[in-house]
Amino acid sequence: MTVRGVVSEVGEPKTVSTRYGDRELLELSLRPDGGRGDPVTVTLWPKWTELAEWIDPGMDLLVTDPEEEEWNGETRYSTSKESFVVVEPSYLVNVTDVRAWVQCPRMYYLGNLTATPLNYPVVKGTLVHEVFGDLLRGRDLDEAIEDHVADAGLELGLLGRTADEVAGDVRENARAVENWLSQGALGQEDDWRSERTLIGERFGLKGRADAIRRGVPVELKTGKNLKKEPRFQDKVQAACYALLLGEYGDEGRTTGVAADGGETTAATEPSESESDDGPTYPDTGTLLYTKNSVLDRHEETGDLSPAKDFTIGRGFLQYVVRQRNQIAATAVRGDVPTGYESGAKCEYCFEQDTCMVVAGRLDEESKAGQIGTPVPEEEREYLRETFAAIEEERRSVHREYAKLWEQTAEERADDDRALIDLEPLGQHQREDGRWELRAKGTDAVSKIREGDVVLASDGHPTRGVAELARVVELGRSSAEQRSAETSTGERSDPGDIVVTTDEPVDLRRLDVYPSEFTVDRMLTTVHDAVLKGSQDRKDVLFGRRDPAFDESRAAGETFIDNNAAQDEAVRLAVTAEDCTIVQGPPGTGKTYTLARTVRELVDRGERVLLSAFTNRAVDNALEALVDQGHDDIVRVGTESGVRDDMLRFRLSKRGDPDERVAELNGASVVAATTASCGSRIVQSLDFDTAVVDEAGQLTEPGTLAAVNLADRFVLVGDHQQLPPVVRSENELSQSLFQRLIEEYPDASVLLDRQYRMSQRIQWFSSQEFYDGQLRPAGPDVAGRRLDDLPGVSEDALPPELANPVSFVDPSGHREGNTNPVEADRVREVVQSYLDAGLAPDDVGVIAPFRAQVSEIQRRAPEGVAVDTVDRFQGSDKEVIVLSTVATGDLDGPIFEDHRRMNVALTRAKRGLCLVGDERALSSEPFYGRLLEWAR
DNA sequence: GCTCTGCAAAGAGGA
Repeated sequence: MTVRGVVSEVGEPKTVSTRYGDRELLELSLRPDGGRGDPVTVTLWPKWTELAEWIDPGMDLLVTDPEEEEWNGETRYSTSKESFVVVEPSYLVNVTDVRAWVQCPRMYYLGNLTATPLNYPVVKGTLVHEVFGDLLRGRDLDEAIEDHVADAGLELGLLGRTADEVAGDVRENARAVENWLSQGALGQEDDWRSERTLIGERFGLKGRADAIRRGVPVELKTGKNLKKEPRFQDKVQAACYALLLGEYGDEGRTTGVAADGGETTAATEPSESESDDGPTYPDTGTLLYTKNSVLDRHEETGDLSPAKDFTIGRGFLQYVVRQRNQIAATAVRGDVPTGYESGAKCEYCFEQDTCMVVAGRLDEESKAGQIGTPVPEEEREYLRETFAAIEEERRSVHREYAKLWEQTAEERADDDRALIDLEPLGQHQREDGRWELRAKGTDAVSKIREGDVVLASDGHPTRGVAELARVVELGRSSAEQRSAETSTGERSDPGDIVVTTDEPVDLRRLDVYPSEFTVDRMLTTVHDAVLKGSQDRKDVLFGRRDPAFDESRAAGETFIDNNAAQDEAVRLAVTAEDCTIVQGPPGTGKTYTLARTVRELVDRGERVLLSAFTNRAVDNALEALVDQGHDDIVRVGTESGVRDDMLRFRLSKRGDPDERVAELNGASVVAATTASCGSRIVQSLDFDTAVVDEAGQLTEPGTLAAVNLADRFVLVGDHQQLPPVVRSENELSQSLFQRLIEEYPDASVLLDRQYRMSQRIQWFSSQEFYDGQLRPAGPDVAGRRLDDLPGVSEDALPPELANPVSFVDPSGHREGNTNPVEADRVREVVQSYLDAGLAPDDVGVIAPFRAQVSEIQRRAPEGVAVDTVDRFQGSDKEVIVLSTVATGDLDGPIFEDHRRMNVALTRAKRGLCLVGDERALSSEPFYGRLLEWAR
């Protein structure tokens, strides 16, 4: 039994006499049903009364196991001995953040603000954890060590370590664990499982437990601890996992893996721990200190085991929840911790210097004190606003987590966030100890792609047996399948779905796993830009000085013949002291110009970082660079992210440390997505110039991730095309590209000659988005016709498609985000083009909604590309058919941003057909003008 | 009410 509601009133703590003596209490009013219900009174008893200083009206509060009493006909609640009070349960606090917070709240704050730099103890710690997991999965120790050390080759090289030295270090730590494991296995039957991802709805916690042994959380620490007790913060961490395991209610349901890697069975008995008394929590936790070797006996006990068990009582769990509450309340309020919240002693703290410097630069109150002078107020203001926007974005990610338990499987499948009702085809353990799970492929659409990290479960991602998994194969998409059917004439099955996990699961469902990765990186990037950025750079970013140019560096030189704007773009980039902004509308040779710029900079001896938001954009830019004869390139990225033909440049992180470092440092061009620019490896590099493509699609923090690493930068993009993708509506939705192009027109250039669209097609876009400045590069482009294509006859087209730009109204009806009648008509239109001689590959269909895309895909002839606007950006077709779906009116946010329409219309070279409802399109001036132009 | 790409995450330590 729980009470949950929005806090409407917080009373003053007061002391009352009870039969147990004087006790403090705090009265609150909660409005159930998300604030819509009638207020109920809840009395908090010690120690929950401390919440008085943490909570505000408007916050969401949950009280478990309350006592209920009637009071003048009104039901009142109060906390019982068993109760937990949870502030903002939907705010998912990381377990490691709770660990940091109990050491010192500012340590938690600084940890989120500053990225962990590359250092040996951390890399070694990670290696020992990986080897530990392998041991539990039955892998040979030496083999595991060799494998993981090799995997860390690049990082170890950057740290100046040799593989042998590190392997020795890791072996020393891992042996202690191995010995201890073998002792346990001799005595009794052990029930182990390795790393487990836990997401808790009730306590608003998430984290990854190193291991679970007979239901007890086990944490591995690669340090030494000769005291009798585990370190306090380590106990807190283990207790968090105990809370989560209790909530999952499956202490007895760990999958049994024998330590020798033998026969494995997934125990599936239903859990019985969720009894009338509510969940039960593990009452013990285990800490493994791997540096406690046989020689180091405990000072107090003489014990020589690396393992320390400790008791987890109800009171300790409640303490841990209170700490979690403080974090959630601080985050929701947007407060900056001072360090006074706890009794931490600054003089012993490793972070003391950082803490004081940050406090000094940002003029924050800090228990440790401040060093240095504050940065200008406008910069602090910028940080405050950006932090708030990023935290808002974080809340949106948390809402995605909440959907894991709020939505039914069917709802999630409809939302494209899950593949459900999969048919398991088996599981087998790979040589490295991890598991490969297989299920029958499905036609269902989802956001899940190969290479993604997902939750694999036997039915429910948080209530059933679930594992964090990586998608290896997703079977064939329905389109590919259909083409296989037509060519062989018989029905073929979609390929299997294959994922890898740490432990086996009956693979019945896959869920999108929301990640705070991007928001975490944004936070550290913005912080770096303000606190570590040079004065020169910040003067430009904060509008205190115009960007400077040294024209003598390119005097009398021509870089690109017969295109003055492109030539000017290269000239600006080459002569820039600070930055250059290049706006490249559709088809204007933006990528060519970018590659020419990179080549010129490299020829002048510069080291260049080439970046963009998407892997596709990075690889496109690289392709253009290779086409111009430059291939001294290193591509940083995941194997599944990098396009096949660019894999030859991909930097492997595995191998000999010195060789890997030499490869990274040797190349004049390093290419990576902006997300990868935030990685420890790329962060350890520096560049003369950063060139960022598709910069109009990047948030300011995203752009800064690349820009921070170089002395100068060039942003290439178009703010009249798609804006950044963010979940929340705030400062993050405007790109740095747009801000700078508006602020510094003299540092900018517009590529105004386009090589793609016929005059007729480009007209609307040019008028609406580029003040009429966008023009065809020459008469050949302007006069492009379908007739010019071999085998194509315009005369063969039906009259309504006879013009290069046409409009067709199929009189359909919007049903949700689809319009089946319109989809039928789109198919007919496409068929007409094919009948007129166009190759399927030359025709593209664009729709605003993914639902309509799949509706059309089902009908479209083989080989015709059908996709959303967003996914069509950057490519083109001879003919584009655009399905607008809406009927009656243009209700919906997707129609509000006209830039999306700009992208859709400008994919076409010679033919464009608008398929939609006349009435809907006439309902809004912009679309009205579009309609007039099209018919 | 939409569009959607990136990312393993958690990893050490002292008086």
